[in-house]
Amino acid sequence: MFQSRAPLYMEIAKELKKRITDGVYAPGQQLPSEPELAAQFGVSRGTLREALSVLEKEGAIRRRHGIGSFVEAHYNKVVAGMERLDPLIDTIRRSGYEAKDQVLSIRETKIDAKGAEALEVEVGSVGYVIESIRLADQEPVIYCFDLLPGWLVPDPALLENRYRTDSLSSFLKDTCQVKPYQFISTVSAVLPFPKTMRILGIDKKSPLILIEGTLYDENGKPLNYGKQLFRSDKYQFHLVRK
Amino acid sequence: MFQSRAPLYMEIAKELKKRITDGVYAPGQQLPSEPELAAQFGVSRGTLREALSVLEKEGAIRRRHGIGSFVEAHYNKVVAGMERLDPLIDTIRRSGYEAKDQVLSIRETKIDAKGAEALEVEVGSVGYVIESIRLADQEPVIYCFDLLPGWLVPDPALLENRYRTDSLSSFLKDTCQVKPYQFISTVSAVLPFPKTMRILGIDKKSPLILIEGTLYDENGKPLNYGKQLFRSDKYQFHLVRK
DNA sequence: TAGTGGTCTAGACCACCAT
DNA sequence: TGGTGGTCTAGACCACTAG
Repeated sequence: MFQSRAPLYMEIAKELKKRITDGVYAPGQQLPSEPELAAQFGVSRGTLREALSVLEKEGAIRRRHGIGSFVEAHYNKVVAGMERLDPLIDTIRRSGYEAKDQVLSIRETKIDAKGAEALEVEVGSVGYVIESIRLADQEPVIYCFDLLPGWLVPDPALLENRYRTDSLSSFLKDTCQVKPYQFISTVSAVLPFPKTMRILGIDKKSPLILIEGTLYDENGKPLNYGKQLFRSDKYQFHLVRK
Repeated sequence: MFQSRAPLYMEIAKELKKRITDGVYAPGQQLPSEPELAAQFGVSRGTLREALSVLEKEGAIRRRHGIGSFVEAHYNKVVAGMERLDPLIDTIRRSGYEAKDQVLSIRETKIDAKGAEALEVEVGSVGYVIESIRLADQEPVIYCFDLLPGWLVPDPALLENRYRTDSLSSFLKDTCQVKPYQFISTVSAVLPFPKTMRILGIDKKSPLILIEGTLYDENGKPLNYGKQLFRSDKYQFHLVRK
């Protein structure tokens, strides 16, 4: 009957975040002191500090030694943090667009040298290629190329059946029983190939952001080699450098 | 006579990092348990955990509940993290190039609407523009445009005298007595203007990464509106998405 | 079940900053 | 000086994972 309770400090962080978004603590305003807040929530100062650390990490507050903790002046300015491994479709939605996935093709392939190095498998071994696009308000904004190693997919038929309805993320988690952990990638600017021009509906003078890299699980095992091309005129990345 | 000692947990983090880079703890290997390490360093488990948090935040280790802490398999793969607000010249050096700054021009200006909004000053008020490039092995790879609000610069003469030898970062800290804290920006891909083509020595078909945004101090006050154009063929950004 | 990391406490003292 | 956040302790119990 009882829900397994989240850690105390997370509950407190949640409540504090609520107060910030509700305007109880306004941008730039100083929060009550740590002992004060700890008393309010009836926890030790250590626990309260863990909650504040969560908010600080998320950029909601700024702590200043000897002075106090303050609500960040620019909290919420960033909608799609570049460093977050969120499903792309969610980042589009957060930007206020109607978002849709569309799978272009799913096919078996022999993995080439580049893919083999990234996925740490034999050249020529079996892999699966998924090409897809993401639409924002009916308009294509992202082109995705994903290469999965053969060992990861229990049954190729599942690709057709499941992938068209699920996201790659949930496909990996639910069907392949692996946990995506981090995507190590490089970022560059490129001009579109004719195929990409056609797919994204752009001309040859529209540069794209290319994010190319490998997705690893918690143990450092490669799960996916992916390329993502973003229309720079339609999809804005936000980045906070500290 | 005594050096002001760094916090204990930082010293411990430093030592543990050394062990990792020295190969005492190899990539993928499990670290000793927390109680074990705490005993080794003669500190409480809480303090030892703070040290591990530092390593985890830096991507050096990964902690796994109920199992142990492990050295990240891909630590050190990333040389120039996109989310870091380091002097650009340092990131070039870390990539193994000979790096150099070169100031193209410093001039007074009347701040236009876009700059005024970013810097939160009056349109038409006094500002200073600095144009510069960064060279990697003699070759220009980054073009920088920086706009400083007039109130920030105590004496315009200092700009000429100091800026040509210092970095923007140290100029702001030492001469302007402010502390840069975060750079909130957008990332996009663009084709070069004729002027940029000339400066960076590229043709009109070479797309560039544009990072454009505002630098804020700890209190959320705008210090600088900047544009940075990166040659995508010469300068690779690395990005870890989690 | 044994061992790991995760959470939490109650208290102490230090370092920083405004006044 | 007084109040703030930063560091540190010694101990307790919980939650997760392997064998």
